[in-house]
Amino acid sequence: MKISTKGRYALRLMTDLAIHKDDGYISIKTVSQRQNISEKYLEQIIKMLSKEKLVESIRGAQGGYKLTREPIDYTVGEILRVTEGSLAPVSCLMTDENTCENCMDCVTLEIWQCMLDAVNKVVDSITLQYLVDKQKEKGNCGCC
Amino acid sequence: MKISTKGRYALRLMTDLAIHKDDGYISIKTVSQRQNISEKYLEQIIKMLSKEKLVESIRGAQGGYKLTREPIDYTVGEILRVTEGSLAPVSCLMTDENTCENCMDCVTLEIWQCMLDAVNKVVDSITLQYLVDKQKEKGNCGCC
DNA sequence: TGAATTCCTAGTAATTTTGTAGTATATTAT
DNA sequence: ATAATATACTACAAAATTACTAGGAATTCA
Repeated sequence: MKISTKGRYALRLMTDLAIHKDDGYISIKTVSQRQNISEKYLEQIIKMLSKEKLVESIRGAQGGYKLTREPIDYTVGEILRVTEGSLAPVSCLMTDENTCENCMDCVTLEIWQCMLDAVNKVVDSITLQYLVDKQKEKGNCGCC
Repeated sequence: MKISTKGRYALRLMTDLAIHKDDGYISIKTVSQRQNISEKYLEQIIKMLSKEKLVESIRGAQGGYKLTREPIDYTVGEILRVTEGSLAPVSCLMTDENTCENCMDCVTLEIWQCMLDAVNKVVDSITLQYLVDKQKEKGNCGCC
């Protein structure tokens, strides 16, 4: 039942971009150094965010990434879902999977659905702006 | 963010024992056949449940396992936590892990804590008896 | 005594996670 | 033009975890 590094790094990456949102386009190298996360791995993560238009990019020298919206307009939920895939505890609840036909009538599916709803409710209620604000008071340990 | 087969099988195993709770001690072989789950794997799963006194066992011929309490007195939460380990989305929230000292002051830890609380709330509100009742109407597809 | 069963430890195959490596393409500054 | 700096993309690889499998010792009942 774990959130992987992809989701956790994505949150740090987006928070970093949000905090420095007035610095223009920011390179992966810069974020990598500030956050102490592998450059190449970050590249893969931001590619997902870019594909879903959560960030925009410019190539070449002086290029980089920046947010497409204001930090208040992102939720932690959407960032996690883009990078982690669905937060569903079983694959039968993932829209793109081929669910078995009996599933819909299955006892436990109900539980997993409630669980998914509860998790989504939590992460969809927290904005990126909130992370930015808290980050400034509290910091981030880098391990969770 | 997935529940593993261990947790899912444990739920089916416990539900099976609950449904047949008046049949005396039930062997793993029997459950294995009824649920179509590997005998040896089930053995490992029930060992965890046994160690935590969720079931009791008798060895030898005619031996087997049975519940130690009434189905209404188990929650899905405790069954999952015994077999899956903590349902925490990051290891920093697991009591037995050595959390980094900065963690407690970390922005995201707050999110993971809310997520854990929400998940626990869901699974702790569902009893094994509920699964038994629903099972009788609905069935179980075996894949989730 | 023998069959059935739990108990225990170890090993192994498959899958997923967590990266690395290399190259092509685009942009800017000199 | 060219060199330096970036993203974009694909493929591969190491590490960790999950999902079993194998075998045998200990126990109990008939």
